[in-house]
Amino acid sequence: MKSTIQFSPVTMGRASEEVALQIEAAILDQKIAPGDRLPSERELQLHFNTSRGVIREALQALKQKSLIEIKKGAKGGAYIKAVEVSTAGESLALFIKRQPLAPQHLIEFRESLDRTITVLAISRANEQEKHDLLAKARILETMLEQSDPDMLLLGELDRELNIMLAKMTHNPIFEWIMQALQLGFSSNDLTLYQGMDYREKTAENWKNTAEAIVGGEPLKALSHISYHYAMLLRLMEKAEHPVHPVQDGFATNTDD
Amino acid sequence: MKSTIQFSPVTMGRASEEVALQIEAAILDQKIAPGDRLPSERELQLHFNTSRGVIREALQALKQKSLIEIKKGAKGGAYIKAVEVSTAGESLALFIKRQPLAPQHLIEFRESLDRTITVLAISRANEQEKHDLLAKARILETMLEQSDPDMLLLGELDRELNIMLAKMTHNPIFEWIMQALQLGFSSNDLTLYQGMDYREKTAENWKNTAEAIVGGEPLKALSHISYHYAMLLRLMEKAEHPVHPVQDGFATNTDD
DNA sequence: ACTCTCTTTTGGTACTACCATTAAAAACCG
DNA sequence: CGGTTTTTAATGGTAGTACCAAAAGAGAGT
Repeated sequence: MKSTIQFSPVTMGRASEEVALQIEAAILDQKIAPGDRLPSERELQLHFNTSRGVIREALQALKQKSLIEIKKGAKGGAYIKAVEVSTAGESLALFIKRQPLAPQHLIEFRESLDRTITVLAISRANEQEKHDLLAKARILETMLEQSDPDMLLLGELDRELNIMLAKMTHNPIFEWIMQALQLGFSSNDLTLYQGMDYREKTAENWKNTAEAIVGGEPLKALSHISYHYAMLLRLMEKAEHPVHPVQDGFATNTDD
Repeated sequence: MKSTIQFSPVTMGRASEEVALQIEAAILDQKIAPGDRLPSERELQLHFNTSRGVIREALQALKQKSLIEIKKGAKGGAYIKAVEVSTAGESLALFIKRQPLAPQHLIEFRESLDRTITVLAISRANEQEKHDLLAKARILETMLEQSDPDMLLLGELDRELNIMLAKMTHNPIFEWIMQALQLGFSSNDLTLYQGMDYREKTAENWKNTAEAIVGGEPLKALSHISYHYAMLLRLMEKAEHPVHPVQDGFATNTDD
């Protein structure tokens, strides 16, 4: 007859959750600093008086929350991670991915966000940041002049520009939202970049916007943003209702 | 080190992650609908030709992402969860706990969000929604006239007003962001509501804003919002640099 | 029909053994 | 002595088995 007695310190309900909670609390209370290493699984197993599987599941949970990072091999183990904005962003991105979204809603939101961010960036960013933004915008433009641009690279550059701009607000919340959006909607944008028309105008717009920001001209910057999203909306509508989209005197070459 | 964009080379050697990714993909592609049940761990074990521990760790990861929910017992197992905003909110809350945000950042963001939402709400909301908003704002005001208001209820009402306003944009993204913020920052707000001063002015402001929205007066509404957040900023600064430790002489029953 | 018990399914825990990777120590050799 | 290679030990990752605990349904008994 085995001893079926549970004399453990962590016997309630799901042991793995209990372990995870205790470690998480230690991290949140800064009893363990980022960069520190947790004891090995086998040590924790003894410490919590439980099985290794339980420890592993607990660590797995903490890893999912981006609280720790797990390395293998000697000197491996669970290392406390530093906080990053992208962590919170990923979860929002996952949420967004599961929702079927009308493109108009996305565009509307992004435009409003861009406008707010731009105004803040103009008044907050330092010269270095502004310079970097303009430089990157020009790189984007240059890349588009090539006959066979790398789509993925373009998309990435666009993302980086957006995030760079968000950073310039010096407010991490905007950065967080922007990162989440970029993560969640990246696939959406890639299809857009297929259109030569969109690519060229986007690049030009980025350059114009960046220049307006560097020059400290918010109204000008906002005007470029409005133009950009107006164009985007038109393209969306054209894609959904491929009917003769001559709205104004806007010359669009529609040889897709 | 020049890099074309590398999507993660799918970290080989981690079977549990591979399993988790496959299931996650199936969920995201809606090959499995919310409410459906995944095969039991023992079945999955056979299907993926791996050990049960691997399966369990994969499921644990999906559970952390709030993609599935695990029940035990007969007819137990992993059930696909419906998507909910609170997921993103929780993750934001965790993010905030680890990296405390400056209140100014939060206030700044909320003000910009409120302004955008308000303008949209005025032009989009129908009469019914506007009426409901005003009604709820008045309830908030009424509650504050009582001598001993229920703090938790007040906070809840404030949250509902915010979300109701966000809904009125008829753009789900604003609603999600607002919900996530409400969840993530709820603890933050509660302390604010402790101040009598804040409570009264907030309630009055809500009423004014709601009336301006009903009346279709965006500028007036924005003005009230500006006033509200300006006041909030002042209170914050006062709280951080307490000139007088006096509590505004408001009576609190501290013995509950 | 109703209640109670039993059985089956299924997640949760424990334990063991072995593999793969990694960093550090030891051995090697010029 | 100095650099290189090999060995070793620490540690996460996987496999497999056994058993426990909860939950739902089937079946027995009234």
